[in-house]
Amino acid sequence: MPELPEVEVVRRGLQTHVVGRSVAGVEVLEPRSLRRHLPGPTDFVDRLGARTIVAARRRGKYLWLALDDDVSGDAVLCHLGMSGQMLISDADAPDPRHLRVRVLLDDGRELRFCDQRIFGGLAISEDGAVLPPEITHIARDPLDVAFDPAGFATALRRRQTGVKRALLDQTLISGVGTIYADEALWRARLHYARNTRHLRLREIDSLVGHVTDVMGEALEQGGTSFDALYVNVNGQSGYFDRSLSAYGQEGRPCPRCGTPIRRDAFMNRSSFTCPRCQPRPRNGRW
DNA sequence: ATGAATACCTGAGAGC
DNA sequence: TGCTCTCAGGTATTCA
Repeated sequence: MPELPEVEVVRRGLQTHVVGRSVAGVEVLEPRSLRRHLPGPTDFVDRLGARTIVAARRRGKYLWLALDDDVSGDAVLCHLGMSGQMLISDADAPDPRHLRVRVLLDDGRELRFCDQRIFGGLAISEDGAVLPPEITHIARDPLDVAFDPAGFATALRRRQTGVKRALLDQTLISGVGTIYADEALWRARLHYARNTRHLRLREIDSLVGHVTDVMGEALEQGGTSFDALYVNVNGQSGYFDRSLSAYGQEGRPCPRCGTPIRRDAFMNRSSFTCPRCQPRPRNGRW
């Protein structure tokens, strides 16, 4: 599941291998991967043809390729969803199983968007080179130099909701998914149901620090594992085999205290906590 | 304002 | 073996 570190690994790969290249052709194999491009696949192909890719940028889990601005500062906006990959391949390499969109480049290679579950997708973002208007509601992420921890703390305490719910709300802080939310909450010894309104400032500081740390560590690990022609990580390689303390560890001992990690139903999914290190709040206030 | 439910998807794995 | 069911999860949208 690509969260911020995985998307950043992809962005860096695109920066190295795709920026500076021009588009020599586009083939859409699965129109559903373009469903967020409302004018449709034909328009997508037309608008992308012959453009030059000038930058690879990211905010949270979104990334975009800025296009040359002779005409306008458009961009190809991309979300990997649950299973998306961006692969760089020689044109004669066999098509991978879940290839959805092929972009031929002027160096004879191809940028291939692959996505098993089709939760992700591509779209042309008009005037989106600097920041696509489609994602202005997405907050800055903790790896953004302009991320404002004090502003986040203020916004968090204005909410009245569970702290994990808030961490997953991309309008408050972006890039955090369920894996890193559980890991950061475990490190900060906070239960996911703690009320944001009543968090202490030092608890928020600690949480933000751990969110930043855990994603930074994952990025370092992910960054070591991709080779020149494989721009992605996508869970299987790189970070995913690193040791997780809480996420997915139901029944295994907490690395800190040995108490078995517990799994609760949460937002139609799961939440993993150490019942001893992360005690459940007794009431709505605490 | 908040959150709950739902739609969007495939395929691995479980259970029968 | 083959069927059906559950689960996994991010985001947008709609409804309460």
